[in-house]
Order: sequence, then C-alpha cells, then structure tokens
Amino acid sequence: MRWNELQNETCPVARGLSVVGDRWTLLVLRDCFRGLRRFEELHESLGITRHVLSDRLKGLEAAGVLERRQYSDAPPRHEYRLTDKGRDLYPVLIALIRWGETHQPRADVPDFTFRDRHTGAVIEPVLTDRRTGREIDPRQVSASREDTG
Amino acid sequence: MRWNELQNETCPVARGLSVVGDRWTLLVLRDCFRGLRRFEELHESLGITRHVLSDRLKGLEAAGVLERRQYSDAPPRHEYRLTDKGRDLYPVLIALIRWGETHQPRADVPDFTFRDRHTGAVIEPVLTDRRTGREIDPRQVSASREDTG
DNA sequence: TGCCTTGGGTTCCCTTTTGGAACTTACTGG
DNA sequence: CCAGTAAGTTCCAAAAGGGAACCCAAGGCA
Repeated sequence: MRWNELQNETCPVARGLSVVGDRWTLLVLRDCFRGLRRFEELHESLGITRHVLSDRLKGLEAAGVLERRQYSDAPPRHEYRLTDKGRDLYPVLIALIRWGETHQPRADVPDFTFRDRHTGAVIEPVLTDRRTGREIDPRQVSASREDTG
Repeated sequence: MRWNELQNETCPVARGLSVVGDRWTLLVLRDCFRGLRRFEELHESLGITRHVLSDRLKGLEAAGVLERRQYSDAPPRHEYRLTDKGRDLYPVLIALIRWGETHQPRADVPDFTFRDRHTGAVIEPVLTDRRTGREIDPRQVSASREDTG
C-alpha cells in the first residue's frame, strides 16, 4: 500500500490521514488556528523548508481545508485561511494537545488554557456522549459499522 | 527544523506529533484499537511494508504507547498491546473518524457506530466543556498559555 | 536610474524515508 | 526430511525531506 492510495480506503481514519497525516501538515494547521495566514509567517514559525511548506499548503488547499486568497493586488500577495472543513479539525488538535500535555509533559511550560472568546470563561474540553452527557471512557466503547436495513 | 527535533518543542501538538505524526503510525494504532495485536495481523491489515511496520512498532514501544510482550516461549512469539498512554489516544482517533466521515464521505460504506461495550447503547462522541456541559464550537474558543502567578 | 528590500515561491542537490521483495530464525506438524 | 508459520531483517530502487540559492514583481529611496 502506498500513502497516496489512502484516500480511497473505506476507513474514515485512513481518508482523514490521507489529508492531514503527512509530516508537518497538522503543525501547519496548528499555526493556522493560531491565526497565522501568510507564507512567511508560517515558514518562520515552523522552521520547515520553503518547498515542503509550499507543498503542504497546496495539498491543504486542494483538499479544501485551506483557502488561498489574494489580499493585495500590486504586488500580488496571498494568504491562507481555514475553511469550515479546516475549522472542523479543531477537535483533532485539541485531543492532541491534551494527550501531549498529559503524556509528554514539560514542567517548564504551562499547559494551554482554553477560554470562551467572548465571556473569557475557562473551557475544559472533554469527549462526552451527546445522548447521556457522560464522559467517554475508551475502554467502554466499541466502534463498528452497521448496515442500515 | 528536522522531524526528530519535534520532541523538544514546547508545543504539545508538536510533541504529540513527534510520536504519532509519522506516516502510518495512527493507522497502526487504529488497528490496535480494533483489537489487532500481532505483527502478521497488522501487516495484513495495513498493507504496508514489513520494515516500516517494524519501525513504527519499535517507535511506539519506545514512546510507551504500545507494549511488546511475549505470548509464546517456543517458538518465541510477541504481540503488541496498547498501554494506558496508548489508550488515551482514543479521542484523537474518534475526532479523526468523525472528521473523515463528515468531510471525506463515502456513500458506499456506512459510518461507524459507537456503542457502550456493556449496555450496547449508542454513543455519540462530541467535544464538550466539562464545566458547563455545553458542546464546543471551535470558533468561540481561544487557546493560550497562562503563567500561574 | 540603479540598487535594496519584501513576499511568495521554485530549483538544485544531497540525505532520509518508503516501497517491494527476498532472506533469516526458531519452532511445529506430518 | 520437508512444508508452514510468526516475526522480523536485509537489500535495492524510488520518493520525500532538508538546506541553500535563485527568481519575480513591486515598492522605497538616494
């Protein structure tokens, strides 16, 4: 199996990773969520080579995760913005942040705090069951595909 | 910046990805969550080359995400099991499944259904705020590091 | 006018990682 | 003795990544 055959898999994890499972891709998106939009900003922040960054941005644009738009006519300048599809990756990043903080801790830096943008209230993201409102314990959950009918 | 320098970053996303951000790694873990434990099972299921699989398993073991244990003495045979640290990656996979199903849909396969292992009740995983119990809207959330003091 | 700077890339070249396939080791069963 | 199985390792070619230099369009300025 080659990496670029993943997009045709029936597994949604595989299809998701065919878009964001590349080295650096989720870090590019992390920076987009931080508000960075320009090539130079991203290059500076990530420290990856320009052509890998260029490649990732093209891929994310092609996948509809980022949108490339011109913000200046002369000289022509572009920026990259998250689309709705891109913004919906936030739960993946939050899950990763919480796992990283819990299991790859660094004593010398404080953890992230999530806040409501408007009220400023602290938010503690957890995975719950929408139906019961109870937190989800991985060990109690089974996932399966069920044909309807 | 090189990939293996990521583990020293202050950003928890970067540290998390230094463990699971490699090509194929999250797919190996997906299969572990599905209950696969043996090299041959994983190789068959993933279709990746044996030495990439071998490499990923070693990395995950070194990171404490999987545990390699002997299940037969003669001939010596091993299996790989998720540790607690590994099981805590479940929210990442669920987030990825839901994103994949929503944004890279395939009409020909049914979506996953999550169920309580014991009661069989359907579970609908959503990211909520533990404090208020409300669902989290990415656009309303800001993340920042706050020094205590 | 010529020269420097900035943003956003592309090109070139070399090193790592993948992909594919064959080979190895240690044992079991017939 | 031969075939088969589980779990890897080794070898080689192809693809991706890393580093640095180069390109282009426009703006500023001396």
